[in-house]
Amino acid sequence: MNNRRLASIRRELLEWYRRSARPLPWRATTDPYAIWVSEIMLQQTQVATVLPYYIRFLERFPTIAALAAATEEEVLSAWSGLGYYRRARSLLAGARIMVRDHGGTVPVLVSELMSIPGVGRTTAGAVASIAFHRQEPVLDGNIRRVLSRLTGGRIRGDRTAADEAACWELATVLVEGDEPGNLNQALMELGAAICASPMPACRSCPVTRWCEGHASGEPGRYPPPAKRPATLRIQAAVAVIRRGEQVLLEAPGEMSPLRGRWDLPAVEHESDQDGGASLVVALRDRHGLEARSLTAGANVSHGIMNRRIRLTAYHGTLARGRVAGRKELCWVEPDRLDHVPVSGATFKVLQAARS
DNA sequence: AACGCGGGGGA
DNA sequence: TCCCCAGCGTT
Repeated sequence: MNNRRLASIRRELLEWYRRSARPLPWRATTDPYAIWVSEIMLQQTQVATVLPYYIRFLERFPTIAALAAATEEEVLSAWSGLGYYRRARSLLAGARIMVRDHGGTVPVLVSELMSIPGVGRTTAGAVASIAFHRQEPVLDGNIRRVLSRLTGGRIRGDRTAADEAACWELATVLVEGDEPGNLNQALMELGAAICASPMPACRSCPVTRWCEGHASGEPGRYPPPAKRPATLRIQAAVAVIRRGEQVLLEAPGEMSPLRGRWDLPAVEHESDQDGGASLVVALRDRHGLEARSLTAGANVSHGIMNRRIRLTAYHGTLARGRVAGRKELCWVEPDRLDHVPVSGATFKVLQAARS
């Protein structure tokens, strides 16, 4: 790509970004900590979803020191509902490393940033350019698509090693100039809002004049769709065991189809098996608990990655067995769920059971 | 209910 | 390079 074209693309992107950028809280801040948190939250997750979590998270953990001093339980419950929970654990571990090794600050260099858990090349480039105004490239799914279309498929965006190298190279050249942070944000925003997949809104795009994909008449052809594993269908039974206002939660082990920090006790079963009976056996084997008169209630469907879990709730009480003093079991009031990190599946079943 | 999406990390 | 992650939003 020649220099004149590159300069034009940079200029138009920056102008478009200034004109149309949404007033988002992480754009109004210069705090590298807040920018780091926002970039981790924005991994795999859209802006509208992140917004309330970001505000709440920074109120609860306003500084690196405050986050580093928190417990995993506190951080996970602040993350509850956002998904991909490894990110929350990485954030906590990262804050502690920053306190220990970086004087309680966010490191400036990409190489240092990449040694922080949960920060790869993409997030490191975003933090370095946005928080520290360094000329560092970013390559995420949005930018990959934009570059593939800009080059009319010369960059294929197919994620092969050679093509990824070409992507990074173009992203590196594009970010040259006085506003690397804004340029990277403009590229990401363009990919999310305009140069969308599969049908780009070329009429609203600031760089159609320099876009070979647009010139070809079929910008939607790039990049090729990623191949995904087939969806697995799983049938499971979940126990809603009550004691007064409280319900029983377990820390799910290998045998549970759910993988939250805390979840309703659950068991996967074949579709021709009785879910309630499977549940009784599982409660006995796992915890030595005897459930009484389980009756089937609401059905809930929950997707995790390529798995589709159909959950049937079974309501009952406990006939025998101790919960007090057991690390893997607890009683919780459903109204207090904002202090307990549970999976989306458990949250949905309890919502359904309420009505 | 099916489909589209996609960063980091470990094997 | 492949596979996994306490998934999510849109269609």
